[in-house]
Amino acid sequence: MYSKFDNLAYEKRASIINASMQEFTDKGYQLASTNEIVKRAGISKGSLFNYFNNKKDLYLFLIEYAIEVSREIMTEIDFNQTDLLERLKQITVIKLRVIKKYPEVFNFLQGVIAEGSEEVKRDVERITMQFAQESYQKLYENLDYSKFRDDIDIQKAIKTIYWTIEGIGNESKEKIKSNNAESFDVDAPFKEMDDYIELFQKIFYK
Amino acid sequence: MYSKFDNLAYEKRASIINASMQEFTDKGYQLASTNEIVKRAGISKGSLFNYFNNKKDLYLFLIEYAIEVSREIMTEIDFNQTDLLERLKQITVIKLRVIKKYPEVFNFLQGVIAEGSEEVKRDVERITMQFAQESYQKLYENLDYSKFRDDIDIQKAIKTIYWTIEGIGNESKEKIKSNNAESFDVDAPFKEMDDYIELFQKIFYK
Amino acid sequence: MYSKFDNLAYEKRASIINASMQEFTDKGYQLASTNEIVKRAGISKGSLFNYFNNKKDLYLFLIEYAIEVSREIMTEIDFNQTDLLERLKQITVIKLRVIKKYPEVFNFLQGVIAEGSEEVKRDVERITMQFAQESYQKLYENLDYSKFRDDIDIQKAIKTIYWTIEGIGNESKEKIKSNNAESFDVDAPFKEMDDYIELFQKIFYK
Amino acid sequence: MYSKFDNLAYEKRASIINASMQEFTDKGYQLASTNEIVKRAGISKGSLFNYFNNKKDLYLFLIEYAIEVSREIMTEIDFNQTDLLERLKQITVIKLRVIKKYPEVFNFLQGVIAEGSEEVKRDVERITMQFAQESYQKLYENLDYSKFRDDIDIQKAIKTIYWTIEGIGNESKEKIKSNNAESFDVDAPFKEMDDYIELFQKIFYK
DNA sequence: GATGAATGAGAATTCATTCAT
DNA sequence: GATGAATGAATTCTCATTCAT
Repeated sequence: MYSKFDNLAYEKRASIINASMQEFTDKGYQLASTNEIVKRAGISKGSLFNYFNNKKDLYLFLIEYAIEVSREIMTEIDFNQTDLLERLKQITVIKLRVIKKYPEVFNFLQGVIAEGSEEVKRDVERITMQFAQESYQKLYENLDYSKFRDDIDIQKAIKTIYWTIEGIGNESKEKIKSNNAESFDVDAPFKEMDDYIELFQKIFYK
Repeated sequence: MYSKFDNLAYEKRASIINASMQEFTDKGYQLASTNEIVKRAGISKGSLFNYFNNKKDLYLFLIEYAIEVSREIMTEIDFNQTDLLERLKQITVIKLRVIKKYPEVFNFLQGVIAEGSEEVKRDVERITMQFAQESYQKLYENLDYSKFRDDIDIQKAIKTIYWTIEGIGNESKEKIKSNNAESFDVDAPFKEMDDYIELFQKIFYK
Repeated sequence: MYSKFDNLAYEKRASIINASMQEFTDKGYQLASTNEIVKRAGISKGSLFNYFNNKKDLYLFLIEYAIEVSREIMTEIDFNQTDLLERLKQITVIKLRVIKKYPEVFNFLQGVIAEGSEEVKRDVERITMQFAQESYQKLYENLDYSKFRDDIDIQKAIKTIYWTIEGIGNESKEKIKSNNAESFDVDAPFKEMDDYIELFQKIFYK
Repeated sequence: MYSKFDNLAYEKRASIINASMQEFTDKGYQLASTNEIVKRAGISKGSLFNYFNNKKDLYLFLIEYAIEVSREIMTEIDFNQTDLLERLKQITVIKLRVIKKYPEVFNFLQGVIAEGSEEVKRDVERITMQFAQESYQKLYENLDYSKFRDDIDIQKAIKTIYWTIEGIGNESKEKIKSNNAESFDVDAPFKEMDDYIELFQKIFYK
């Protein structure tokens, strides 16, 4: 698929990936300029279009690359942990570790999800859908639901938990954006997560 | 601010607002074409730039206009209802009524929130932030929290409720998008809301 | 169709038509540069694409324009002249008069016929076909074939005449190209035509 | 001239010639892609530009090669046949035999004649002109014109014959193009040629 | 006030040719 | 000798904004 690009030296590849992700993250698909990308990556215009047939191909490649990186999270989950809340706690820790390691990848992916451009929408959906389903499935695999109260709808409880975790994540991002990012305590979300998980144990479990 | 535009005849103003909102909703800020807008609105290019200095001004005006319409929701809330969950139920009903009355305004606002264009991001935030805070404040004004269990953090409970309601809303939108919009039962989210509120009463209230 | 262009001042229109025809004649469809055209015509890049949606549209417009000019020839034929050879003589005179008046149009049309670019081939055929058929029909309308010898195939005789006239035309053009065009005696082809027509009378007529 | 290329193994040379001719025939000079040529020929980009300095050189080489092949026709003409019409008949037969043997060469040559690209026009003319003159000369060498009627201009008669034969050829090509090429009767033009030659005997000979 | 033709910088993409390996 | 990645000028086309009428 992207064989010409894959054969490049590691450093060059990294430079192009970084430059492209940065530009797409900053401006979104449509506004991102291939001119700017080649300038940032320090390569010629012709080269970029040698590696990738066109702007869209480059964008889709980056998504696939970002998903590959994200898969790291999945591989580290301990599936012997059958308690949903404990597993979520665990995942959050892993996730944050990976985000710290590859922050630009996650900023990029966040931008991809928000991307509204008709030109790439369908392909983005096609590519991300599979990963989303696969992740979702793994997330709830081999869980023991017997701890939940008998008088509640467990599916609704799980969704409530899921949306709350999402909410914490988004709130953290907002805080990072509005304050200057440097002064942000990276461990604060974990402390908060713990508090919420304690709450959930109290209200959802027997 | 927009005095030239405000002095226009009502019909012309409406035509321009409709045409612009439609175009911005359809294509997003960057891709929206002023050519298309003037064509849809039946005015000349020069006129548009007489009323609004530039594309960005027009966009920001529309946001302010949409917020003005949205304020209607606030005015109808019954602040004598001090039960949080009952109030949320009530608000959801009002909200849906307004959405049905001005669907294009809400489609536009939804697009605004998703808008990623660096060129307008800051200004959009500035304008929407105020309304968001103001709404948030009113939402939780004059509430009686004594019904909540004493052994939980009420702030966290409220946030959980808030994020869950958001989650239901987003899920509905996703369903509308993936299925064909016509076959969607507009009252289904309300039924679901009721179920969740019942759940919340069971787990958060004494 | 080309309403924006049609509304332009005569001089501007002429300037654009000339510049475009020259460029297309010089380089052919593919190699003709819209950059060069706007430079020659003294207009901005944007303007050209305001008048014509794209390069192809401009090219097709020029063909239609050239055909319109060529139609002048048809209107002047005297259809009371029922002798084929006399009529051909007459047409050649008219044709040369028009060519002298609009030489660039005929150079352009000649290039169009030779044009091989896949991108426009079909459309060029569609547009020129109709005119070609229409011209051919008129050419042989209301003729008296009784003068032809009875022992020959009249259709083959006519084709021979037709191809010979074409041959004279092409030979003249070649001569103009190889010699410097100025020293070319514009009336020479007519003298030659007369000689050939005399020959044809001798060999094909009773 | 093309010594580097001439020293290559026969098979490689043939492969490059075939690939190049095909590409030039398909797309014309300008649009023909050296990338496509090296891909079709199974050689590297660098090699192509080692053998030929540039695209133009390659094109001109192919023309010279094609002319070399075409010369075969000349060698087979029977110059004892002094009757012009009989000789023309004979040449047509030889020509068709060679075309059937090397169809790609003739397709290529046909494309060369139609080629309008300014960049190669002059050189193409220079190269083909010589062969054209040489062929023309041979064609009319050692002929007996005594069979022609005394009351006509023999030169004009010959030109008429020449242009008519050209016309038949072009008409056949048109027919092949418009109908599907497969259903075309390859011997039909010969039948027609015979009819025309019979006509010419009747009208031009004593 | 209203008009809409004109602008031109900037977009994505192509491709013959070079040259270090 | 052979390779194929790298180059960058040139291509067509877009569109918010201006300004003379």
